[in-house]
This record gives sequence, structure tokens and C-alpha cells, in this order.
Amino acid sequence: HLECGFGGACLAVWEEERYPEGIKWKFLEHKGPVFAPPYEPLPENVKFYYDGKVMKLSTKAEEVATFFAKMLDHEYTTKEIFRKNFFKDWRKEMTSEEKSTITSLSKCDFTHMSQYFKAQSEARKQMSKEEKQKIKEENERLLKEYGYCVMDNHKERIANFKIEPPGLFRGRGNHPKMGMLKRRIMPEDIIINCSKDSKIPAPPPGHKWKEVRHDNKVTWLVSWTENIQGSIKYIMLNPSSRIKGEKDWQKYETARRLKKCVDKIRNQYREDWKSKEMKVRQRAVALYFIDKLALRAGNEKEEGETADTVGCCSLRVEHIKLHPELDGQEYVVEFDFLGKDSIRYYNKVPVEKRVFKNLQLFMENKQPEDDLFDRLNTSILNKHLQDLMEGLTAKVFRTYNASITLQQQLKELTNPDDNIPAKILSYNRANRAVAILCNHQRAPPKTFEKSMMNLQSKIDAKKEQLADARRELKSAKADAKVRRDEKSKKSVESKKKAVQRIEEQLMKLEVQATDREENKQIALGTSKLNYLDPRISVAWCKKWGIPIEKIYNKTQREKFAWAIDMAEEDYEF
DNA sequence: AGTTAGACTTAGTAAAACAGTA
DNA sequence: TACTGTTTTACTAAGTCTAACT
Repeated sequence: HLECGFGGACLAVWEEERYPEGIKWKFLEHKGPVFAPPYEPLPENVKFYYDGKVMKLSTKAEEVATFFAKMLDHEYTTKEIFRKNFFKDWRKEMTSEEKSTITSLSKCDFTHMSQYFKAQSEARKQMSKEEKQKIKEENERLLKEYGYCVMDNHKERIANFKIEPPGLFRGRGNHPKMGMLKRRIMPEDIIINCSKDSKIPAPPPGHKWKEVRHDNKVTWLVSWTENIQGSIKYIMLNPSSRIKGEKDWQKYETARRLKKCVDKIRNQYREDWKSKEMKVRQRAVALYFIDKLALRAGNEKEEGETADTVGCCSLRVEHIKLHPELDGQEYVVEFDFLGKDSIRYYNKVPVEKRVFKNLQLFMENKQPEDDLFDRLNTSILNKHLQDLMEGLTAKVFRTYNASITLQQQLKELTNPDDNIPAKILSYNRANRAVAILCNHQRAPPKTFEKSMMNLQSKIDAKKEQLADARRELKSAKADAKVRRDEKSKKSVESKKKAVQRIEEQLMKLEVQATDREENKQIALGTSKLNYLDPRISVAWCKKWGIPIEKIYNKTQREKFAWAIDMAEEDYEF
């Protein structure tokens, strides 16, 4: 309570009990995962052709073939790496006979299979209401049975209780493993984690779990090893759960602690730009980028295992260009690299002279593919940060800068005289400033142009409606002047109201248009969900009388329940 | 100090659900 | 009621960071 400043009255779920260091729970009971439905072989009449001739595939080979057939319309089935990886893995599933016959992917004809799946999905769309209802009910039953667990004294929602079905791997960007077969996960691959005194979930009949363990130092319920990267996948709780909410709260508290010492840290790294030690200078310049530009830390990645993307510490010489002068500004650094998810980061930033000179130094005698910060990695950087503040790591700067930006922008942009839609536009703009800072992008929605046109025609229609209403008001006024009776006075009043109402509607539409246009390629969700201290938003809503539902939908309100409960209108990040 | 496994957060996209309208 | 555009949810890949190990 001292920490949250909430006083003794709060007995919210997320802070009712403190565990000793590292202990995550005392009791954990769940039903285990839901497996992907077994493969259903194609009907006899759906054919696969090799080299122009019908060929009946073994069940295993057929299953993998259907994965490819389902993706046929996608551009990546034309990519060489995808095809090569797919074919290699597909051949592993073939019988020796199939292997000797099928030697070239380009001779494979999946079009009939593809048509069949298209027809299937068409049929699914055309299903009757009753059939759809039945499916919905089945899903609800599954959720009810497997979608919840008991952790300590609470029934909690599980985030992903379904095991990922087999299919073809498609990484993002230019991924060297695209097209590889993601194998089917069996109970024998699964590790169950639950408490000893709980009812241990039963494996499907005829199967066994790989292991059942009782580790209360971790939060996951189920894990398995995935075959593409060999990494571990987990089933964990929903963001609305106590265990996630508490962690989220902690994250923002760490960022708030950074707020208290960020000036000192900034002074420190500016000093370090002058250090005799190259390692210290590199660390200081990198930290400056992380702080100023909200770059990610940039761990090393194994070459050939993933797409070639970088973060701050892994920047290479080829990713920046130095301009002593550009467009009337001095010491401009031009960044151009692929970050997480192969999203391009492109930015031209004027920097301080010392930073610029240091960068020139770091780049001396290097090839484009050499590391910019050759004496630095995330581990060195984070160790240093740890010394500056307990719990400080590179990512805290992103959280801190995102949240502080939201708070500043809200202060700056909110106009007390605005109505609610206009205030919400201001909120979205503040949110947008953060999304731009963090480089959260999205592909422009496929229907974007069309939807803008629709909105514009709505606006035009509304304008005409407004003009009509005004004309009517005018004539009613004239009429009232002549007649001077109650009835015509009343008519003027109601016409006035009508004009007002339409004006408001028009304004709302125009605001919506602006908002949408500005948002074309920017994704607000990621920052809202992961970087913005929700208490800032809650406080803002309280201060301006905006219903919280206008800012957070149901899921978001569940995730941020702790903040909605905690924050008052005077909350300061 | 470097390497790797493990656990957890952050990320964009596709599918599903919903809401508004013809 | 069917359709269409928008919002929400599901999905799972791709990061960060710690700790154990060498």
C-alpha cells in the first residue's frame, strides 16, 4: 500500500498476498491443453496430380500436401525458399514409393485440392443459423471446460489453451525457414505443470504426457518444444489474471522509478560520450539512441536461423548514414533498418555534435556489414543499467518514454471546451504520437480507400442535411415573427435543436475522418496494450468525464482492471 | 566472458464476431 | 434478412532478459 499510495482500503485481487521471492503460486489446477483435431483424409473425388497424372497419396503425405494447397493463393508459395523448405519436409513424410515418384515440386498440381478447400470455406459461410449456433455452443463448451484454471484462490482465464495445429511455418519478413513443416504436437510432447495437491489433468486415452511437474517458480501450465527453432512454447494465463496484472503494474512502477533518475542518467551518458574507453563511448551513444528514439535493445541472433533484423546494439554500419548537413539541419543521422517483425525503421534525426563525431569514429575502417557498436552487446548494456538503477533494463526506456509522452501529449492536446468526440480525437492523437515514437506500423487496411470514400459521402450528405435544416429554421423564424403565436415559437425551438443535432453529427463524422486518415499506417493497439501506463488514461477519463468504455473495450478493461480500480483523476505517471 | 535454455513480453495479421444498413 | 464494413479476438512469431553453465 505504501508503494501504490492507495491507502489501506484496497484489497484488490492483485495485491492480496505477497509471495517470497520467486514463488508464483501455491495451488494450480487445470484441465490440460486441447489438441488440434486429427487429420481428416480428403474425399476420394478430390485429386492430386503429379506430372499431369492422378496420384493417390498416403495419408501422411496427403496431410502435408493439403497445408500447401490451402496456401496456394498466397504469394509466398511462389518464393523459392518457401518451396524448397516445404518440399524437403514434405518428402520426409512420403512413403519410399512416393519419394521416388515425386521429385519436383513444380510438377505437383494442388489446384483441385485448393478448389475443394475454397468450396469448403464457402460452404461454411453459407451454413444455416442453427448450424452456426451449434458450432458456437461447442466452442463455448470447450472454453468452459478447458479455458479456465484455478490459481490459488481464483478461477482464472487461460490465454491459449489450444495447442497450435500442424501446418507450414511462415515467419515474418525474409525468413530462412519459411515453408518448413510445423509438426503435430502429441501428448507425448507435453509437459504439464500444476500443483501436487491438484487434480492432475488426464492425457487423451491411449496416450501419456511427456512429464508432469510441480514448479511453482514459473507461471505456465503447459509447455512443449516446437520443431522450427527448437524453442519452448507455453500455455499461460490471460492478461486479466492476477499474475499478469501484477507483473504489468510492476513494469509501470519500474518505469516511474526511471522517471525519478532519468535526468541523472542522461547527464551521465553525455559525460560518457567523452570517455577514453571506446566501450564506454559506444555504450553511451547506444543508450542515447534507446532513450531518444525508443529503439529496442537488439540482442544478437543466430545467422540463418531467423530473418535478418536488428535493434540498437546489433545495428550495423550499413544501417545508418551520416549527414554533416541535411535540409538545413546539422549532424543528421539517417536510420534505415528492419526491426522486430521485419518492420522498417526509417528516420532522419539531428543529433548532438559529440554523438555525430563518435559515430564517425565507430565507423572508421569498417565494412557495411560490420557491427556499429563492436564493443557492445545487450548484456553489457543491461549490466551497466542495472548499476544505474535497480531493475533498469533497455526496455524500460521504451515504457518510460511511451508513457511520459502520452501524459505530456494529453496535457497539451486536450481542450477543455471540446465535446467528447473531439476529446477522444485528442486522446487518439496522443496515442498516435506514442505509436510513431515506438514505430508501431500496420499494413494499410485493404478497404482503406473505399472506407474513406464512404465516410466522405456520409459527410457530404450530412452537410446537405444541415443546409436544409438551416433553411427550415430560417423560414420558421420568419414565420414566427409574423404570427407571434406559441405554436410557431415552439416550431422555431425544435428546428433550432434539429440544426444543433445535425451540426454535432457532422462534427463527429469529420473528426472520425481525420482520425482515420491519420491512422492509415499506424497501429495504436500495441502501445495501448503494452507501453502506456493505463492509469494515465483512467485519470484522463475521470478528469474530463469521458466514459472509460470510449477508450478501452471490454478485453482491455479486463486487462487494466487494476488501473481502473486504482487511479484517481490526479494520478501522475 | 561467452553461450544457451528458459520464461516471459511484445508484435502484426488473419479470422471471427458484431453492428449498421439496404 | 442478407450484406458489408468495422471492431474484436485468436493466433503465434519474434523479441527481451535472466540464470545456469562452461
